[in-house]
Amino acid sequence: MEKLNIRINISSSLYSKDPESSNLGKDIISKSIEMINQLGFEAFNFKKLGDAIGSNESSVYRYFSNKHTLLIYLVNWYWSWMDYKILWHTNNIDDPKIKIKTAIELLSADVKQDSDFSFINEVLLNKIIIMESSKAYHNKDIDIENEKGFFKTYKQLVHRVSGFITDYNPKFEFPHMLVSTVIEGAHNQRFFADHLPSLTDFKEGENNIIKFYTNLVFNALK
Amino acid sequence: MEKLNIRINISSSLYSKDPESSNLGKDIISKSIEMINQLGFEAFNFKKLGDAIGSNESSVYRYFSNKHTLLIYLVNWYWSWMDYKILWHTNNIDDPKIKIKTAIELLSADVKQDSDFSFINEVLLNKIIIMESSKAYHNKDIDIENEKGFFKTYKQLVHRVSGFITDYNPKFEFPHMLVSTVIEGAHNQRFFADHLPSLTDFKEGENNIIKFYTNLVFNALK
DNA sequence: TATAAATTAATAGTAATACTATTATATTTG
DNA sequence: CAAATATAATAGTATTACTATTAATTTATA
Repeated sequence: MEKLNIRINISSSLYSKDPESSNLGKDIISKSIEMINQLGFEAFNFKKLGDAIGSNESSVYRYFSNKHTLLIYLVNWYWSWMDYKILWHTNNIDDPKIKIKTAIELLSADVKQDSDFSFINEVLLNKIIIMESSKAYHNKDIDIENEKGFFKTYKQLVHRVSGFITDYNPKFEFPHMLVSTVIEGAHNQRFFADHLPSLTDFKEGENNIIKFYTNLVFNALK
Repeated sequence: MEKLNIRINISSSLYSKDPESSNLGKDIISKSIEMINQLGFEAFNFKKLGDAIGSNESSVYRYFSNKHTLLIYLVNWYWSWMDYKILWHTNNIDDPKIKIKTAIELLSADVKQDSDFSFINEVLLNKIIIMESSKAYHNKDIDIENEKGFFKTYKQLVHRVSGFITDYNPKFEFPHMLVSTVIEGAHNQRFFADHLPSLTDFKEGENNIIKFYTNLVFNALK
């Protein structure tokens, strides 16, 4: 994409103080992406983050009330960004087949750095989504947090792509299942490829994951 | 299934002292299944478990070195049990199409109590698998734990069903991806149906999840 | 049945974590 | 320049995830 003067809008319910409103806030976001990647979400905490950005624990707490809400923020940023990418690449295209193909590719490809959004490293953020995002919703508070809109951008993305599916084949009964299966599945396959390779058929250099999910979707929609 | 004199074999690397070797050990397993369900994995701990079984923390630690390894034990029990169920229901059947259909049904159906294994509540254990099992492998130690055989039974099950797929269509390139997509996907859909229903097309009373994955698989294999 | 061996219970203690509260010091803004 | 706001520094607390020690109980065996 070319350089654009835009930014991903994040609902104010997802932070205590907007991290985009100060340099400290931006440091919190970009350093936390690095550290969650390096340490894993469990070993990551606000004390270590404060130290790493030359600030301290209590300052971080003024932006996010705990590390779980910071993860929710990152996850929402990611899905908003992905939704925007899908929109951008399918805009003005009429053929729903091409739209679906494009969406699957964007959702299951290896993520490359996107220069549009300077203080976020999308490559590392994608790794966090693959490794840690299930922790954002696999917890006892999911229903309360869902009501607060914590999963809104993810649902929005699934609806967007489900719409492409319905445009292509209005009779298909399970568009949401198909889309959420592809999104979660593609992430799982990348995770398995790295850590439990016998659960996948991934081969380095080949775009097997994209190929598999593209075939899966179009065979299902026949 | 009829009453059988069998038990699920669990590798001794998955515990410090075999919980099946004593009443305390069996209490630990059955009560932990209840409590993880009730409290969620994060709020569950060995102090609460000890209290609940009329014993104490340090006794539990003699069976499992921490709550993570207890979860690994439960997950392995579940997948061994599921593998056994699939074998049982496909044994002596030659038609690979029926074998695949049976496996998908067992993997994506709502779990019912199985009287064969008395001190384990499979219904609750299935809920734990859906809600908590991703935490068993989404952590920084996965590669070390994989080497120790922590995910062996899951891989064995995926291989078993992949074998059915290859029997049915030897030319299909991605049997493991297909099987792991179905297993993880079916669990996700049940989770979404309960908590994020707009991500699925599940309707109470209809077997949509089974229907969706059965169609998905056979369309992919055509 | 006595004794040893093993298991379990009870108690106490520790380092780390996930915060909260308070006050001091910068920085920004009107 | 003063007031408002943001940040840093320090200290403190409740909980967690363990470990260590000793006492009590159960089980195995000579």
